[in-house]
Order: sequence, then C-alpha cells, then structure tokens
Amino acid sequence: MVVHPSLSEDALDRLFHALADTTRRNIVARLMGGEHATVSSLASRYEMSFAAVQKHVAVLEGAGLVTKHPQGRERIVRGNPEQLARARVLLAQLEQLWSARFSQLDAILAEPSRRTP
Amino acid sequence: MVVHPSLSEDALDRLFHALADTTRRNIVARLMGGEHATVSSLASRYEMSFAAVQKHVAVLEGAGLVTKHPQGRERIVRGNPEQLARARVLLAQLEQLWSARFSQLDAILAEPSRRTP
DNA sequence: CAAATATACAACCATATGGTTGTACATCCT
DNA sequence: AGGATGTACAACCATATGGTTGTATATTTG
Repeated sequence: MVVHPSLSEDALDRLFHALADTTRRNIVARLMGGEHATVSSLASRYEMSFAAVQKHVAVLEGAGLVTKHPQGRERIVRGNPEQLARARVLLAQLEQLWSARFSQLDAILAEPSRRTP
Repeated sequence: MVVHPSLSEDALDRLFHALADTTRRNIVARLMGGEHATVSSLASRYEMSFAAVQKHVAVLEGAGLVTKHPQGRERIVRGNPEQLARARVLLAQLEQLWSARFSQLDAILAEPSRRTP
C-alpha cells in the first residue's frame, strides 16, 4: 500500500495559504484541467506582470501543489493532485470530528429499548 | 432538496485564508470535536493574549467556519461544518478536473477494438 | 453598590504579502 | 554572432497580517 505522509503544520499553513488566492486557485484549475503550461503561457492569461504570476507559481510550488520541469529555456508547470487530496482529507477529518460528536448518542438512541438497571 | 449556495471568490479567499493558520485550524478542531467554548475558554488554551485569540475567532467567523452566540456576558462559539464541507467540495472539484483529463482517453482505450473507417 | 469577569475595540509594531519595475542570464532562432 | 524569448531575482512600495497593550462597556456576583 502507498504511504500517505501527513503534512507538518507548517506545510498545511503553506498549502491552505496557497489556495487562499483567486489567481492561484485559477492557475491550479488550469493545470489540473490539463492545460499545457509554461510560466509565460500562464502569465499571458492574467492582467498582471509576468513577475507577479511567477511569484504565484512559486507559492504554489512551495505548497507542493505544483511542480516545475525545465525544458530548454522554458519551465513546464504541472499540477500535483495528491497535495490537493491531502488538503481535502484534512477537511474531511475535521468534518468527521463533528459527526463523531453525535455517534455515541446516536448509538444509545438506536439501541433497542432496554430498561435502565 | 437543500440548496448549497456556492461561495464567491472572495468568500473562498477568506475561507482558505482562515484555514491557513495552525492556531485557527486547532480552534476549528476543538469546536468540531464538541468542546464547549467561549472566547475566554478558547483563549486559555493558547500561549497568546486574549485579544489575539479573539482576532483568530473573528477571522474564522468572517470565513463562516464559526458562529458566535451571545449568552449573558459570554459568547458561545460553535463550529459550522457546512462551510468546511464547501471548502472540501471545491478541492474535490479541482481533483475531478485532473481525473477528467484521462477519462476520454480511457474511454477510447476501453472501447472494443474497431477498425478506423 | 462595588468588584470581578467576558468581551470588544483601538492603537501600535514587525513582518509578510501581492504587486510593480529593472537587471541579469540562458536558450533559441536567423 | 546577435537579437528575441523565457526565466530568475532583487529592490521597492502599499497594504494586510498576527501579535501586543491599553481602554471602554456589559454582565455577573459578593
């Protein structure tokens, strides 16, 4: 089985911070959707400087949401769905805490009626 | 059926930003886990000032992850799992984009062999 | 009523963030 | 070789963030 190393608090900070920006979420969506992307081709899609987009990509890379692969003078940027999944799993675990609040009470209520001893 | 209003980009920014801090994720975990919480009781758990925790709670509230309910001089803080679910759904959608990249190719490969006309 | 408690909020500070422009360097193309 | 293209990176700026302390206002309690 494949081991899913859990992320440090610091890595989680970077991961959610990377997702907390419209432009960066948009870039992630493009990449996950399979758009062939160099830093330049990404930059051409947004109303901001090349350097600004470059910084956004660096933030995504630091969060592990994206990888860069040199190819000649270009850098191909690819999405990393596993990191996205780790963030999703953490949220699911937090939700699980919520539902766990009631599971014991549910069990008691679901129990076939039995007089208290 | 219950309608799930989708969030604005701005709301998503606030939502992920709220999650991008260890202390705030910890607060969310406590609340989802059912810990009875006033702002003070939360503040007592962390090595920072009351005002600092108060600000963290305000950020969580602004992101919709938490609600405050006045009760005498106290404010009861409760977790809102629906907002957590909205963030999770967005991540799942991004992951879905990734898997959709291959579905068409998969379909072609899975098709019973048929000579090109 | 007076003291203690819970919260709110303003002012302040250091650092981070998101943007800009400019410069340097590597690679591709004619 | 030399110009054009793609990337990296530094310096700078305005604003946001995460923390502090201090003050004000409600509410509970003795």
